[in-house]
Amino acid sequence: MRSIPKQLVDLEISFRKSGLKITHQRLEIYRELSMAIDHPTADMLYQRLRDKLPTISLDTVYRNLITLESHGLVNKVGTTESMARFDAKKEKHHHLFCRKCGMITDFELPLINKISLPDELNDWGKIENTNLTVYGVCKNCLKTN
Amino acid sequence: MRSIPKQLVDLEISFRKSGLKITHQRLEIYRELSMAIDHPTADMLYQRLRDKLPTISLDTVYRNLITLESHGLVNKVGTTESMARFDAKKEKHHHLFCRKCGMITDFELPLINKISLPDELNDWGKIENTNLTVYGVCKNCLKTN
DNA sequence: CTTGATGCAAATAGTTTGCAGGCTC
DNA sequence: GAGCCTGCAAACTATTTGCATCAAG
Repeated sequence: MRSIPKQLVDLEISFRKSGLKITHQRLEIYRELSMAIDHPTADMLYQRLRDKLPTISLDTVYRNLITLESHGLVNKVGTTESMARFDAKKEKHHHLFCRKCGMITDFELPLINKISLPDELNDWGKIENTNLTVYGVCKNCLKTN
Repeated sequence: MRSIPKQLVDLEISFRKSGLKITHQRLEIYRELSMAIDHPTADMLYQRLRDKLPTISLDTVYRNLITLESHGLVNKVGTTESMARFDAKKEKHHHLFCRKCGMITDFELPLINKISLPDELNDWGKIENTNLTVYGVCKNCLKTN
């Protein structure tokens, strides 16, 4: 268990600032997530919460994750996309991802292999590939917005 | 259009080596993907292929993408996961992703901000965040396999 | 001819939504 | 008391699968 982060203490304040009501479910969802170290899925959180909140529903978990994410209190790990996307390139490359239009642009960064990864990674297992994803808003979306 | 990569020429050989039959659909799916620069989804590829192959079905596209991916001829961009995963950490961090068990482990890498990104990225738009994802197989999966 | 590949349709799985009642402020 | 929030059930959407047929080796 990761120690409870400071922001959990201030959570009610954050919720209020964002105009979010402080419901039992919402607090517990956040508490459970902030103590987890394994990047749970919505369903995993749901299962864990049923002890404390036997009547909570899976869609409440989903709705709260979306709400909390839009207020910057929670992160979605991995891709922002719901659909899988592919490429046929064999060369190593990295991605620029526009969070508005979803456009993915490639770029090369040979230097990435020169970065020395933390020692702890050597203990983790076999490393096969390293990908840098840069998130932001592309020029076109900056213009039209 | 990206120029046709050399491996397309050798594709039939690669297919044979992998024990894959060389079907009209499979070749066209790969050809279409290798010439695309926009990381299409399965459905986007399907739409594009209907000109040449009016009878092709969406599930054939899906099946071939999976097959080609498992033979290392195609990459899935973004996450390997079908399910969204979350965390409540506010600090920037990076991920170790085990392609066998799906476990995600965090690590810190403050140096990442010191990396000078290619100049072309300055023209791309507004950069907000940078995430390094390291793919591989975790120690536990190496053992049990 | 043998086996894997295809196309169709139906099934899944994760996620989202409509609605009526409940709880926070 | 007003409006956001919840739980239930049903809808959606991307993806996968069963099955009979077809084509590559």
